[in-house]
Amino acid sequence: MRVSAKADYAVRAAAELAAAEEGPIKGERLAEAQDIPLQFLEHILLELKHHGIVRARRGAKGGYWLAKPADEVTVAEIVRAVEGPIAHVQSTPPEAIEYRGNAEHLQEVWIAVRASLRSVLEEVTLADLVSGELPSVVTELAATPDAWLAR
Amino acid sequence: MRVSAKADYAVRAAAELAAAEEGPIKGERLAEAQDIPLQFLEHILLELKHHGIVRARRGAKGGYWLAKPADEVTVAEIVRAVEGPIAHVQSTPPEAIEYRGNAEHLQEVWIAVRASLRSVLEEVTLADLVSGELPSVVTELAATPDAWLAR
DNA sequence: CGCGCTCCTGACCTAAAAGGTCAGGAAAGT
DNA sequence: ACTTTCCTGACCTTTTAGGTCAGGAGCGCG
Repeated sequence: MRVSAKADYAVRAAAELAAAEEGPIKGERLAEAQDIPLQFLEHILLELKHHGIVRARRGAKGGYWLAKPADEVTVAEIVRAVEGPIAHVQSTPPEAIEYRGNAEHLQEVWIAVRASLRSVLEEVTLADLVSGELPSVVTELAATPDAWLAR
Repeated sequence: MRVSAKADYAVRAAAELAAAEEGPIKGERLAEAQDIPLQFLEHILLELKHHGIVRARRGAKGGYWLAKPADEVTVAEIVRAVEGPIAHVQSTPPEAIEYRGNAEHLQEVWIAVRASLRSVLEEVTLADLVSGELPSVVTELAATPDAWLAR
């Protein structure tokens, strides 16, 4: 139940792309802006490209840009592109697991876990992220007093 | 963003303990009931014991039982016991990360992610799991049509 | 054309985690 | 004493995390 560095990096780089108005942005600039190891970042950007989230051009004046408008790219897409499916259990989707005995209803719990993750990640777009005007589901969750406390 | 086998096993074993009315339950019975490798399970149970979730006695008539009533043990506790803190980013808690530039608001998103996970995992108790009467937050999430679909 | 720039790709690396197994020791009961 | 069951640490294999390195391929410009 953790967020990998890769996913974090990917979203941050994508946010920089979303904020950029002028043409393609070099990997190097993204790496500097977000303090991400350049060569690692380029692998990540490549994955994003393969998933149709980002486009790129080489050569002088080359760089990366979003394949879609920033308000049509969700954080969920980016996380899936680099981490794979969200909230799998033992590497299989929760709806495909058969629970026995007294754990039968655990399936519904994992389904709910996934649904709740989706309800956040699929609502937040890069445009939201850059503008700081986050969807109400996020602001409401982040506004609860305990949300910022460790456990 | 995935649930480990260990966490899944831990919750399932705990559910069996929660359902048991009679005295201590042997590790072997738990392993059989939930189809979990015995020796692996005993390591897990030991961790649960160290976290004060389970108690145990050795010898004939020995076994494991819950340290607290089943309606006071949440799934969140069990997951934390075996997986560590929920929804850490790059192995650090989201409230401790400083985001720069256009990714500044990503922190609130990860905080919301954690809060939403907690809102499910901390509400579900072992008693709920065994009885099948899950909290409304779970049933409502699991009732949304897309919740059972892969993505 | 040639040359530099930047992305693209695969191979490689180290450390840690996931998911277990094995062997033996220590307590509890009978 | 002896069996039963938990307890513990060491060990194992495979995968993942988090990178680095070397070189190739396409793009733009003089």
